[in-house]
Amino acid sequence: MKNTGDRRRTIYDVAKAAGVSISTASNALNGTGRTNAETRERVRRVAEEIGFRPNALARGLLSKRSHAIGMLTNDTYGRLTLPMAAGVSEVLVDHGVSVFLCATNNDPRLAQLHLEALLDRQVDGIIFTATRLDLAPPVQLSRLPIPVVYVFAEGPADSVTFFPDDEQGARLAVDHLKELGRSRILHITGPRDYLAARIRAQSYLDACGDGAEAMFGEWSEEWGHEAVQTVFARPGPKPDAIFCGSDEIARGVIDALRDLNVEIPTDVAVVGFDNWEVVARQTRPPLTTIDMELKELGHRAGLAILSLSKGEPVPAGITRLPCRLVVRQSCGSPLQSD
Amino acid sequence: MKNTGDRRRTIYDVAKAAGVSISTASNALNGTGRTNAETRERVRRVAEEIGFRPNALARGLLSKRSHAIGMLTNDTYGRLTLPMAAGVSEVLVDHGVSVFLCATNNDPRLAQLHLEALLDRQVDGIIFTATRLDLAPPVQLSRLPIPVVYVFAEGPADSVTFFPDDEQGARLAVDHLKELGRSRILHITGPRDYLAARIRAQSYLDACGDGAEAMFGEWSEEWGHEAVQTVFARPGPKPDAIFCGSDEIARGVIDALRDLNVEIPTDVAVVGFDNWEVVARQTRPPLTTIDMELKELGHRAGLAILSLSKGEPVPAGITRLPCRLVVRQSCGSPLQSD
DNA sequence: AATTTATGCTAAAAGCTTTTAGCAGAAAAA
DNA sequence: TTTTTCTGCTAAAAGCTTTTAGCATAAATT
Repeated sequence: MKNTGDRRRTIYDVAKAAGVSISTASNALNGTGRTNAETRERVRRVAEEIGFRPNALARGLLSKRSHAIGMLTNDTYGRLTLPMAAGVSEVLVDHGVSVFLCATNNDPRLAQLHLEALLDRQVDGIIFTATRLDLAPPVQLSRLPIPVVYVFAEGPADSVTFFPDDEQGARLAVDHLKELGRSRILHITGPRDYLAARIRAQSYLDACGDGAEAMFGEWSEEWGHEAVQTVFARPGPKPDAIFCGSDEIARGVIDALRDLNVEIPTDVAVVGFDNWEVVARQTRPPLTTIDMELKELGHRAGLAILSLSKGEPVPAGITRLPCRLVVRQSCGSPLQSD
Repeated sequence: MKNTGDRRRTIYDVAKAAGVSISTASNALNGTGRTNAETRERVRRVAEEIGFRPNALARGLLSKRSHAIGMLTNDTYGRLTLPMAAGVSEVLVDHGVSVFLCATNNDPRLAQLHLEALLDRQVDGIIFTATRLDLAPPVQLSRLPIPVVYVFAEGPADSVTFFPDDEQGARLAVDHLKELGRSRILHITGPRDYLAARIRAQSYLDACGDGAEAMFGEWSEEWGHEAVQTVFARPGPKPDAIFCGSDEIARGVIDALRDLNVEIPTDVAVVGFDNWEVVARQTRPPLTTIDMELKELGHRAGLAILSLSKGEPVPAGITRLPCRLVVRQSCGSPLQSD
C-alpha cells in the first residue's frame, strides 16, 4: 500500500486510512491538541506506511513561514561562496530549512529579479555575501520585511554581519613567525583599496613595530613574484620572513625565492592567507597559512538568520570570527602531517 | 498607498482597491477569462500601485508546480559546482524558476534529507551534479515522481545527462599541438579509474598513434612534476609537447621543465585541461588549455529540466557539449590577449 | 441525582491563488 | 416580441495543511 507513484499522499489519505478526521490526523502527527496515545500511534504508523509527507507549500502558506531562505552572492567563480553556502545549507538542513542560491553576477537587474523571486516565495530571510568585504550590495536590502544577514560583505551600520577576524588572523601569522625566532618580517599584500588588505596590514604593522613594511599590490602570484625581486634587488638587510596577504601571493613569493636560490624556510619563512588548499598544499614546501573558516562563517550566518526569522533577538553589528593557523612546512615548524 | 510594510498585499487587496471581484482581478492580471480592456488596465495599475506580487506558495499549491528546482551536489570546495549552479540559476531566473542548492558532502544521510526536503517542497525537478563523472549518486534518484537531469555525473542508462565532450576536448588539444608542428606529444594525466581521464587518454592515443604514451597518476602538481622528471631522466628521445589532463598537472609540468632548464614553448609546448583561470593565468608562461564550458553545461541542464517539468520531451541519453581551446602562451602561438 | 470537569474527537475556517460554472444584462438574430 | 448569442463580471471550489471552537461521552465532583 506504499505510494504507487500516481500522486502524493495527503493528510486526507492518512485520515481515511486511519479512520479518523483530518484534524485528528494532524494533531496526532504533530503532537498538538488532545489525542489518545493509541490513536496517535496508529495514525503515525499509517502515515509511515503510506509514505505521507506534508506538503511544504500548504504548510508555508498557512504558517507564513516557508522554512526557506535565500542566499544572494555576486561571486560566480568563487572559492569563497561555495564553502560558505555549504556551511549555511549544512547547518540549516537539520532544522528543515532549505537554501535558494542566487548568483547575481554583480548585475543589478539580476539581483533585483532574484530578490523579488525570493520575496514572492516568502523566504524567511536572506543572507547576502560578496567577494569583497567593502562592496555595497547591488540591490536595496535595507527596508525588507524579512531579516537580512551579511556575511563576508558589508551591510548597513546596525545590521547583523559576520566577517573573518582579519586582525586576529594577521596577528596569528606574525606571532607564529616571531615564536620561530624571525625578526625581520615583510608583508606583501593586495590592493590598498581592499578593506581586508588594510586591516591585515595594520595588524601586522602594530605587531611588528619599527622596520615593518607593508607592500600593497595585486591579489596575484605575479605581484608576489615582483615584490620579492624588488626587495632582494635593493640594498640593505633582507627579510627573514614574509607574511603574504593571500595564498596566491605567497605562491608567487615562493617561486621568486626559489629563483633567487633563497632557501625556504631556512633563509626565509613564508606564511599565506586563505588556506586555499589547492594552492597551499601544492607549493614547495607546502604553505603555512591562515584559514578564514568560511564554512564556520556559513554556520553562524545560517544560525543567525534562523533565530531572526523566529523573532528571536540577535546582537546587531559586526561579529568577527577567529581565523585559524594551519601549519605546514614553509616556516620550518616541526614537520607534521596535515 | 504603497505597501506600508505591515503585511504583504494579496489579490484581495487589489480586488477591493479596483472595485472588482477576486476572480476578475486574477483574470485581469493573468490575461485569462473575459475582461474588459478598461477594467484590465485599471486592475493592473492598482496592483502596481499597491505593490501586489502573487504569493508563490499559494500559486504553487494550486498549480502543483512550485517553479523551483533542486540542485544536488556532492562537491563542497568545488570549482566545478558553482559555475554550473550559476549557469543553471542564470538561465532559469528569467523563467521565474529558482534553485535550491543542496550540498551533500557525499554523505548519504544528508543527501536523503535534502532529497526529502526537495520533494516536500514540490520542486519541479532535480539536477544532480558531482565532481566525478563516474560516481553513483549517494541516494536513490531513479524512481522519483519528478524529472532528474544529470550533469557532470553519471545517471542510469536512459536518463538525461550532460557531459563535457572529453574526447573532442582532447582532440582539440592534440590538433592544436600538431598544427604548431609538434610531433612527439606526451600525455600526463590523473588516475586511470577516472572515466574522464581514460576518455581523454584514449582520444589522445587515437590521434597520435604510434609512439604515443599516456602516463596515469594523480590530479596534482606533484604528479606533473614527478612525471616530467621521470621522462627527462630516462634515455631516448624527449617529447616536444606535453598534453596534461588538468591545469594543476600542467602547472607541475611547467615548474619541472623550468627546473630542468627546458624552454617553454620553444623546446616543449604545454597544454592543460580545465581552464581554471586562477591556475592557467598564473603559470609562466600563461597556459593554453581546454575549457569545459561549465556554465554552458549549467544552461543546458537548466533548460532540460525546465522542458521536462513542463512535460515536453527531451532526448534521453548522454549529450556531450563541446569544449573550447583557450590559447595563451604555453604553445608558442602568436601572442594574443586573452 | 445533578452539576462540573476532563477527554477524545471533529467541523469549519484560514492562508492565497486560479479555475470552473454560471448569472445578469446587452446585443444580435429569429 | 421572443429567443439566442455574446460580454463582463462573480461566487464558489479546489489545492493541503494547521488551528480554533465546540460537541458528545465519560469521569469526577457537589
